[in-house]
Amino acid sequence: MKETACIRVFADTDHIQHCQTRLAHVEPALQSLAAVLALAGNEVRLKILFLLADEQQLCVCDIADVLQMTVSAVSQHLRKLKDGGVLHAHKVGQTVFYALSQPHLPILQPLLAGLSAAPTFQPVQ
Amino acid sequence: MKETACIRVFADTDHIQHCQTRLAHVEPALQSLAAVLALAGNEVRLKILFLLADEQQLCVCDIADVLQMTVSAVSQHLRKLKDGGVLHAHKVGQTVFYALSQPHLPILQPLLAGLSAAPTFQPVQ
DNA sequence: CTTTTATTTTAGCATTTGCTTAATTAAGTG
DNA sequence: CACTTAATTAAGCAAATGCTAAAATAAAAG
Repeated sequence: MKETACIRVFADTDHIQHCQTRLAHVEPALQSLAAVLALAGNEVRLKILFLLADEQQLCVCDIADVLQMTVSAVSQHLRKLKDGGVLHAHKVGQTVFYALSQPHLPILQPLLAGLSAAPTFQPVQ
Repeated sequence: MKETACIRVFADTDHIQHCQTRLAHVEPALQSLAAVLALAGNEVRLKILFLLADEQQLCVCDIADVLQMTVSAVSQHLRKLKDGGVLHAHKVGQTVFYALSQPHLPILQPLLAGLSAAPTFQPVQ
């Protein structure tokens, strides 16, 4: 359903197929990773993750105060993070505390740690 | 400009402010990281990054063939990745080869390497 | 039981995203 | 030069995103 193929002499079909099988092998893991990165690839959510890495747990209200955002807006971000398995919540009275969840910690921890490491300078490019 | 503050006895202003200064310190690095993760947090783009980690360099045409996508669609993804400093391009004749770029490699390399590591099973909760 | 507090959920809306299709730019080739 | 070929760009559009404002839950407290 695609006639995109170049007529180039190099770039044989073997090479293409090798790449495709290689991709197929990691497909599920890659999908999962993409989902986590998509969640973390939002400034507000990354801030939330960073804060939780620091503070162990925070309630919605606290996070809203820190980020100077609506409780509603924060709550919606927290929901996404929870649905993505990045956070988990536990309720104490009427207060809901959120904390980083195990599953994707091996991926997120290093990224968050890297932030505290080099706070002042950032050699981008 | 926000009256969200809870009346809770705990969760003092000091704590909130501590979090805010903590965030302020990493703000630039966090912004930069969020941008990279947003780029990588797309399945198609993550596949491209994974392929390039494997193959050193690929032309637009090859990638389009491997991913079974339009050259145009792929080109637009490549543009984003290049603009984000994740990839760089070099032209040979009329062919443009893309390759992973240095700046954000320390962030991406481990993520991509992790994919090849555990190909078959993925213990996501 | 009514009221307050913490949070979630819903609806609406402006932006952004990612694709398709078509046109455009470059670099060869005959 | 006209004619492919590789890639980019532009326009259009459906779907996803992230917010606001308002309504709905839920747990205390009076």
